[in-house]
Amino acid sequence: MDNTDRASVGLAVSTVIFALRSDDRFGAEGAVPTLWLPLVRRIREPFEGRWALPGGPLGASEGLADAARRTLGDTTGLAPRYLEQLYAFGDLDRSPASRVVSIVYWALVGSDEAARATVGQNVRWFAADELPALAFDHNLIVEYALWRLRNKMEYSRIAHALLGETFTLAQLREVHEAVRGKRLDPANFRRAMESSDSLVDTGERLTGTPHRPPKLYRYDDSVDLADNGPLPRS
Amino acid sequence: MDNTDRASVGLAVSTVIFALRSDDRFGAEGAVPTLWLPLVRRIREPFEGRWALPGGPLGASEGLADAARRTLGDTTGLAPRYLEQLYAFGDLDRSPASRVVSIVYWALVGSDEAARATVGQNVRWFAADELPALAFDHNLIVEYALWRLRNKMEYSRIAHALLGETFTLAQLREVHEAVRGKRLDPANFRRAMESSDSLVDTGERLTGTPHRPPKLYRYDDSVDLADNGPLPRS
DNA sequence: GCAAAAGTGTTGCTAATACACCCATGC
DNA sequence: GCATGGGTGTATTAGCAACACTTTTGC
Repeated sequence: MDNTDRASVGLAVSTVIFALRSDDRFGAEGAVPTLWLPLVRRIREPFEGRWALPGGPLGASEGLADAARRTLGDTTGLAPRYLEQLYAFGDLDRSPASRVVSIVYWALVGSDEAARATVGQNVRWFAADELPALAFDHNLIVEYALWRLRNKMEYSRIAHALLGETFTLAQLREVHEAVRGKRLDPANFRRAMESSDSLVDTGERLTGTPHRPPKLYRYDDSVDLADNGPLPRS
Repeated sequence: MDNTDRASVGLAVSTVIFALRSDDRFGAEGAVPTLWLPLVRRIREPFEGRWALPGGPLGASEGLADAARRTLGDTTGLAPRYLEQLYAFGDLDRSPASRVVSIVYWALVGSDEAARATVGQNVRWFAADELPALAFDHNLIVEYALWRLRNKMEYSRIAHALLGETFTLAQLREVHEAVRGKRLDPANFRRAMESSDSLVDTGERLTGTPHRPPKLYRYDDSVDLADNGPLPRS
């Protein structure tokens, strides 16, 4: 437990970012949106060539959430709409040869932002339920992030972060259905959202649909705040 | 972000441990149990003389939860009944002069164990709602741990960890009342616990009371498991 | 018997669900 | 008009809180 010992533990920050994409894997007619996430191909050992979560070592003069945002921007070009700490992973055997503790964040990006993201040889989007074998313990990490997202979706109001600035109730419902994996009654969903007081009617409507034009809503971010307890917002 | 930069971030593990104690601050007749926690006096700068959470630097060859358990034993002599990661704190200004990231755990100890704990010049128990100004950001950390404990008490079954091996329903209810801060209906509390299937009737009863002897229960730890998602148990 | 807490039964309220039905638009 | 999803109303039900009531012990 002397200084030499202490300095030999590396500290990194990684992020699991989710976005919603209209899944066209099964051809045209479905077009049900599902959860996707961007991964980065490792260009050095260990696990060279494998896909991994975006991240990197923590800089000495940046906060933890700042490091998550920075590495996310560096590798994928994404700026998340929602960001929250997930867990610190520090098992002895999670990285061969070296000891690394990873503080992992999870994030949501809007559909507009996700479309803008960098995609290249070393960055690719994967369906969250069809991941290959990832580097380190990153499969477990994604699994845990998915569990937290699904949990939080039920009692919190974060679904809007996967959409654009304004959205219809049907779009918001689609997000819930995609994440929670089951159909929801439109009528009851509407009432649940209205009673939460977190939606603001923009006064506008989405036109061009082959049916009655739905209202467009905006999220009221002055309401919740008190969702992560006494912790200051990142 | 070179190696020099990276090595200058220290990594420590601390723990917030809660125990229930019969509060005799207000004289005899109340004897309502309340939450207490042990703190350690700092014997060097920074914050020399102030009270702080038990903890220490992470050893290169121990897991995070192991480090929490070890430092807890080293300083207070306590072995927790329940242990869970709370949060990683890494703000730039949380420690003057040096940069330290603390991975904080929170824990529960049984009433029997708490009575056995080391108490001395540099270790003392404090009522959770009457803390002095602590070292670093430890006041915030305790506040957050309290929030998590109160939250988890409502949907999880961890209350038994604050008691002994066997307990009566009244004792279990007292734990809930102490943590959640309000009286609970004995009849409804009984049904809620019975329907959770986590209690096992030991067949024995607590005798020596000035009234009908209550049944003694034991906790069935084969049930829950699936409370922290896909994470392996620490 | 009496006090006190253990333990049981019953009622009423609230909130989530299921589903019937009307509304407004594009074609 | 007709099809389609937007949006409203309402009956049913499950779970929970409140509280009356019976049981079993020590004194």
